[in-house]
Amino acid sequence: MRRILHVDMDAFFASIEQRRRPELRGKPIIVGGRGDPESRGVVSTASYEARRFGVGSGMALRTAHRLCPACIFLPVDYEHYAEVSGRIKAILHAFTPLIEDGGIDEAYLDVSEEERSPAEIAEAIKRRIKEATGLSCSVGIASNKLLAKMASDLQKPDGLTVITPDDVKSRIWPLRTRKLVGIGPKTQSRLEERGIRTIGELAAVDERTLVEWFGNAYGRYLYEASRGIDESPLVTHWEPKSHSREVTFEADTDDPAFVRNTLSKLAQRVAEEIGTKGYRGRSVTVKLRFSDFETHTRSQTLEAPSDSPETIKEAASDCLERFDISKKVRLIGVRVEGLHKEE
DNA sequence: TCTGGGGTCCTATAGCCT
DNA sequence: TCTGAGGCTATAGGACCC
Repeated sequence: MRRILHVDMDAFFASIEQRRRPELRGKPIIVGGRGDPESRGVVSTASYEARRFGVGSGMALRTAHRLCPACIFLPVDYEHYAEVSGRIKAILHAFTPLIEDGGIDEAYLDVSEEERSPAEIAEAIKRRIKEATGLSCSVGIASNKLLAKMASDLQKPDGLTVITPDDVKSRIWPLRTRKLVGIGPKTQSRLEERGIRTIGELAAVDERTLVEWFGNAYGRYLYEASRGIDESPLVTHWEPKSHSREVTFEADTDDPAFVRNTLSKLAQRVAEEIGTKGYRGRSVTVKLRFSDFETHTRSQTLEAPSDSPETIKEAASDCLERFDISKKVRLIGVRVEGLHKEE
């Protein structure tokens, strides 16, 4: 049986801000957007003090401000958080090279071949991260990634939770379906329409039925995941498949020149960024979101993979021409897909 | 009234080819 | 030549993750 650790930083962005600005410690703070509760943006991370007011990730900053007028709003300083993240990942690499990066604030470690027990390793990791950064994390230990991740979520903050296959019935099945990795708000409500509210109730549905309801790949995934089954390996190295930049306008716009100009800048930026990293892309996609939040895309395959700003801007501009723009535009974005490293 | 930005993966459909 | 089955690619949209 494998031994997998999931390390998840507690309220990462907010905790970093409270570390570097001691006057913020113990206060309700919200990190998101440009840090202005009057402008468009969402909450990236709320400190535990702010969560008591009902503020949570993904919430509009304006809504968070209404719930908690006393909260302190800070802009996202992504570069700084990435630097802290890098130091934490370096610490983890000292324990094993078998690491899957799970984003800026989490990672999976396969410690199956280590001499020390997973719990000893987890304790040591928590101690080292605390010493080096002053930050706390929660660690889940299980026989696969799925259960390790759910375990790390069971006791937060500063938790250390072990889940064995025998624990699935008692500790996973009572949870709401939304807690299962891969179930978002849409699937949760589709399940509730059928009277399924807990992971245990989901596990009672046979595989054929789930495939009928949700299609082949997702139906099978739900069948296995609800039972705590997950054979997926750790992915220790991966190459990007796409790269994109998008902006939401501070106010919806119907100025075509402004939209075209913004698109050109985004395309220029995406081209430079992939080129700098030595990639070329095969296709270009333009995304528009209108004032009613309807989102549409148009894409075009290039004659040959490219990182040329001119080529990518031209393709993006052609895509934009194919839209019927009769509503105000809220967001515009450019994505380059099919990335390959040039020789 | 609100609903960011940067990704991944899956599904459906349509066209083309064998 | 017609018809159909599949495979493959391009395109558009949707759900989910941090």
